[in-house]
Formats: sequence, structure tokens, C-alpha cells
Amino acid sequence: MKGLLWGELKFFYLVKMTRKKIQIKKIDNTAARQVTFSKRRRGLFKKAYELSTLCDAEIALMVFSATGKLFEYSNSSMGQVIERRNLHPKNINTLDQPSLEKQLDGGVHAMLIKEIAKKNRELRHMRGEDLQGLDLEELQKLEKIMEGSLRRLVEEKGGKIINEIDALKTKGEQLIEENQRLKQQVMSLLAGQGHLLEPGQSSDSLVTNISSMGSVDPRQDCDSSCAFLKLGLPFPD
Amino acid sequence: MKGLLWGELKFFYLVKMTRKKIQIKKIDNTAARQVTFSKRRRGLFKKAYELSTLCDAEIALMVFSATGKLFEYSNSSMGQVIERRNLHPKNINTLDQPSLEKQLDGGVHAMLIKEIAKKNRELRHMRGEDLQGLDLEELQKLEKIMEGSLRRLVEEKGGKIINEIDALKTKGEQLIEENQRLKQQVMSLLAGQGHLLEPGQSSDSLVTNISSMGSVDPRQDCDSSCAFLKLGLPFPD
DNA sequence: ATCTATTGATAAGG
DNA sequence: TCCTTATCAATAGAT
Repeated sequence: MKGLLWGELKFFYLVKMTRKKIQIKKIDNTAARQVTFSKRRRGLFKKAYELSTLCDAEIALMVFSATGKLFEYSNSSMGQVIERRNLHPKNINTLDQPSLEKQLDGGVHAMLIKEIAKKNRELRHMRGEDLQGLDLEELQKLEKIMEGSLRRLVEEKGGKIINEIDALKTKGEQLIEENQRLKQQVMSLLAGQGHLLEPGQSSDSLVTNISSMGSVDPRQDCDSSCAFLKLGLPFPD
Repeated sequence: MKGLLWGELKFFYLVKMTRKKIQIKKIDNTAARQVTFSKRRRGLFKKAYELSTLCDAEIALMVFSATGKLFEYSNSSMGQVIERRNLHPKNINTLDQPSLEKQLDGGVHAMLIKEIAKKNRELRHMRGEDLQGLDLEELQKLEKIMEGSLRRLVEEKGGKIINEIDALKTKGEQLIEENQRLKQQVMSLLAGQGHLLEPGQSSDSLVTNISSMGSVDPRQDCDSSCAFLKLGLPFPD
């Protein structure tokens, strides 16, 4: 809505703007919560950046959204700040106490196992298993994701195929060139040594003998490479 | 200085207000920097608290002042958030926390973390991400799997849809029956009380009055439910 | 620390 | 997600 129109409406209809201060409590409406999360997260990161810059402070900020997505900021390095914190007199004691460590370890252990279970569930769903527990909406969402995945996969495969074909074509051309060179070499040798030919020995077998003395891979003779080239078949690798 | 006096001064003497936006650069004056650090640090922590509360986010914030003082905030536990970050797919390969209990109980943790990393790889592949590392054969295999998944998913969804439709149909039939029963009840009542009808009062309005005394939801009168039944429209739930 | 004009952040709505 | 605008909050500079 354009500013002018908006102004008119406001003037004539006294539109009630419900822009007001909010209570700092968990926002019930999911969509509104997501929007607010996005906006305030940006604001928070900006403030963190400004503080670190203005006041030469070292800052690490980690934010997990309600849906588990991770956002982080650090003006130096996250690991460095965490390490610095662990070495800080304020926290160094908590690391050395076995009891606390065990408590923490138990928590971490449980978290790791929970994480694995969660990922297993996701994987089963992605494989089309255990779908009974999902409702129509969740199935729909999953379908969208999988369609996207399949689309990307097919694209990737297409690219790979094109690349392989290109590589094979290039290789084929190189072999054709080499083949030509060798043929000329053979011809000139034949021209120079034609008088040594004995009756009963074909030129073909002579070509084979000569070419196997050159730089070509001796495991592959001229005849077979000619066949690949002429038929446009893929080359054995 | 009181507001009024201040206003007068400003008006008459054009007091030079040097309140203006600042550049986000390191503040040179040490004292001013300290003051700003104090003010903005509070602001930042408040913002972090508000975000975590409003949006149900898990936050860890560490700030080292230029003089090495540590300030930290977390709505849950600092260690917990750091661990959660370490096992996040984004950072799971950058394990920079050898100082903690991992050294003591390295075996199990390492295994669990490896497992999670493996599953994350699988999941990314299933989502069509990080496919560059796979060769043609692997892509082909993955495509087969995903096609199967999608097929099963669509089947499952189809079944769910059929079920929902059946349920709605059944509900509709039940409502039709109830509707019929009520109509007959109304007719018999009308027949028995026909002599009570006064001139000017239509039977329709009487029907409405009677039916709203029965077991039907009083928020919905007979006319509107008839409309739903006759038009074969979905029922409001 | 306290004050206040100004700048900045953001809620509601599209 | 981005845009807009009214309102609310943070804070720079002064005391």
C-alpha cells in the first residue's frame, strides 16, 4: 500500500494501529514467533558486532532456534573464545571437579544418544519407513523435501554424465591424433624399408610390430584401438 | 536540569547538541570506550535474554572486555550450549575441545560423534546436498532409494487421504440420519400442536425454535445444517 | 550515576 | 523474505 493512500485511510478511517510494547514472554503464535526470531536475531548479532568493534571486545554468540537451527557469531574464532573461557579463572575450577564432570558427561552422553535417535528417525522417514506416525501435513512437507532432493540429485547426475561424456570425447580425440601420427610414422618407415619385405609377411603384422616399439601402451595394439575409434565406442580405462 | 529550563535554553541560545550517530569504529578515548562498553554490554545481554524468552531459543553469549574481564550469559547452561554446538553438523568436524572429559572417556564419545557425523552425511545426501563427492554409481543407487521412498510416501499419503474422506463421509451420513430424525420429530410435534399455530407465524420459524431445543448444537440452526447436507459441502468442524 | 534528544530496533500489517 | 510506518527502546553526549 502506497504511503499516500495509507495516509488517506488513516486520516479518514482512523485506522487503529496496534503497534505497542510487548511482554517478554514466549510468543504463542508460531508464525509470529518465527518472524520475531528472525528480526531480533539480526538485531542481536548487529549489536554484538557493534560492541566488539567499538570497544575492542572479544565476543562469541551462539543461538539455537526453537527448531534446532544454529546461528553463531564471533569477531575472532568461536573455538578460541570458548577455549579462553575454559581457561578463565571463573570456570577453570568447574572443569577439574570429577563429580561435576561426570554430571556433565552424563548429560552430554544422553544428548549424543538422543541426537542419534533423532537422526535415525529422520533417516527412516526419508527412506519411506515408519510413516504411519505422521499426519497428512507432515507427509506433505516431507514429500516436498524429497521432491527437491530428487530434483537436485537428478541434476547432479546429469552434470556428472555430461562431464564423463566430455572427458571420453576428449580422450578419443587425443587417441585419434596419436593414431594419425603413428600411421604416418608407419608409412614413412614402410617407404624407407620397402625392399626388405619378404614374400608372405603382410604389412599389417609389420605395423603391429613397429608400433609396439613406440610410446603407445603395449597392452593395446593398433587394431583394437582402431575399432574403438571407428565405432565411437567408449574406451576401456 | 529540568526539562522546561532545558527547552528554554535550547530555544533561546541554540545550544549546540552534539548528540549524533556514531561511526562503528574502535572508540579512541579510553574512558568513553569503557562507558560505552558498560552501556552496550547491558543492552546486548538484555537483548539476548529477550530473544531467548520470546522465541524459545537457546543462547550462549561470552564477552571479554578489552581488559580481559569475562561476562557471560546463557539461558540454559553454557557448557550444554557449547556441547550442542560441537555436535552440530556445521561444526562436528571441527572438534576443538580436547580439554574436557572427552580425553578421559574418549572412546565412547568419539564413537557416538562419528556415528552422528555419518548420519548427518547420509541425511544431507538424502536431502540432495553435498552430492559432488558421489560418483555416478552412488548417485544412481541413491536415486533408486529415493524413488522408492517417495513412492511409499505417496502411497501412505493416499491411504491417509482416503481414510479422512471416509471418516468425513461417515460423519455426514450420521448427520443426515440425525437430521431426518429431527425432521420427523418436528413433523409429529407440528401435527400434534397444529391447532396452536397463530396466524402470521410460519411453520419454518417454529421448526427453528423447536430444533434448537433438541440435542443439536444450538450455535447452528436447522436451516444452515440443511444447506450443508443438500449441497454436499464439507461440514464445519 | 542521571538525564534527554536523537538514533536505532522492531511489532503489526501487507 | 522484504517493505512500510508508528511506536518503543537504546544510547551518545552532557552533567
